[in-house]
Amino acid sequence: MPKVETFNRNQVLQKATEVFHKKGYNGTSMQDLVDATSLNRSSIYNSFGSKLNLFLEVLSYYQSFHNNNFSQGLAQSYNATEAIETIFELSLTEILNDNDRKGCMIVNCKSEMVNQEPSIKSFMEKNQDRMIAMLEDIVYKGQMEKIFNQDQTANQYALYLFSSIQGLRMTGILNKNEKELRNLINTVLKVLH
Amino acid sequence: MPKVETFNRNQVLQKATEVFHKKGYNGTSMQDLVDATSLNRSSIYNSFGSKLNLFLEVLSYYQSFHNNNFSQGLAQSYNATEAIETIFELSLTEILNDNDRKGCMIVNCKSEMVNQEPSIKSFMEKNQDRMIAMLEDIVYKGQMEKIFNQDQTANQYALYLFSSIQGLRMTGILNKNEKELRNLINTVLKVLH
DNA sequence: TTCTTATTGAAATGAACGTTTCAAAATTAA
DNA sequence: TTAATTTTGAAACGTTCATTTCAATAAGAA
Repeated sequence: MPKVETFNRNQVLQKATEVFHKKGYNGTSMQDLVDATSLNRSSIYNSFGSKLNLFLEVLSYYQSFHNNNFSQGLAQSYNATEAIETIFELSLTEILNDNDRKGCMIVNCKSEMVNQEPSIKSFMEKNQDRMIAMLEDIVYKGQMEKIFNQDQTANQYALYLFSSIQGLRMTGILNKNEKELRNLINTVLKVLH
Repeated sequence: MPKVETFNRNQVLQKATEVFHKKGYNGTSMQDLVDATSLNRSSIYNSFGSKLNLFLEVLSYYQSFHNNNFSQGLAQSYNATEAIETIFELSLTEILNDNDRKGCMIVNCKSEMVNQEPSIKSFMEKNQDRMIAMLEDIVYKGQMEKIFNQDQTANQYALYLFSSIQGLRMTGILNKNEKELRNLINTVLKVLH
């Protein structure tokens, strides 16, 4: 019967992601989003409800983009060491390509909104659970393969790695020296062996 | 001759710090600051010039508060191990006392504003230099005392520790389990020995 | 064609934004 | 007391904010 949604939703999310990533949630205005998406103001509200709701979709979009990268990288890893290195390598690549010094949108959003917006807090809790589960899985396999030591449980190492990734993303905002960053990553991973 | 500034500047900065810390720069309105400081709107502009300028003073105030804590803690340390532990212990204490899940204001501001505001970028560069110099100094002493290994230079370890602290502060926003965090810190420091 | 629904454009909403203005009140040194 | 200067209160500045409204247009299904 009806006319159907004509614009490409993913394309719009992509554009909105760029703006939110660059300016943060509070720094982004509805006008910024209208300009970036070339979508009508009313269409944005029709399709996404509100600025916050659009932002939540953007977060999920950004998250699933990273998850896909992880999955793809992990599928190509031969063992736990390579798997962990893949994770850090992806972060490093993003840092080195991020000429605007935007950092990781999820880390940024965590620091901006967790204490202000319950829906964001809940998103971040799930994101942490997911990340730690993934890391724990890799570490556990590495410990079974006797590649990683058992000084700590896989879960404890997972939290350590999760924290280290966040630190790396924060450090990478100002420091883009590849050699220094690679050395930093090596130091982080040394404790596992 | 004239009437003299009557309000306590540090007290005003303290109040302004609380608001900015809780809501971030973009999330804080001038009205919020008027309410928090009980200072007149015009007095704020008379005394601080602009919102951004007040924020820069707040950042310095917050930074020097932490520097004092560091200096005080370091003065009581007997060796490099204790010195480093003191630094991380201070972060841990802040995390556990931060019931609002605000995180570290400097980390938050770095993620919110470095790519938007040159004066903030410059502040953060100096902050990083200062932190790394302090950490490098401690590590170097530890290496001289043969307490820390020499697998990496003091400067390399300093960047690693700086990154780890930022990661810890980000992790501490959602995770307040003291046992887990202490374990995380131990894992971070293990590589030094 | 007709019905149904989506998109568009443009304007308007009222509230909040950071900042300015200015006269009145307060305070202190001369 | 007088002169100089800061603080205060309150209002106003023009702009931008997120959101709503609504009539006009477009398009696929019946």
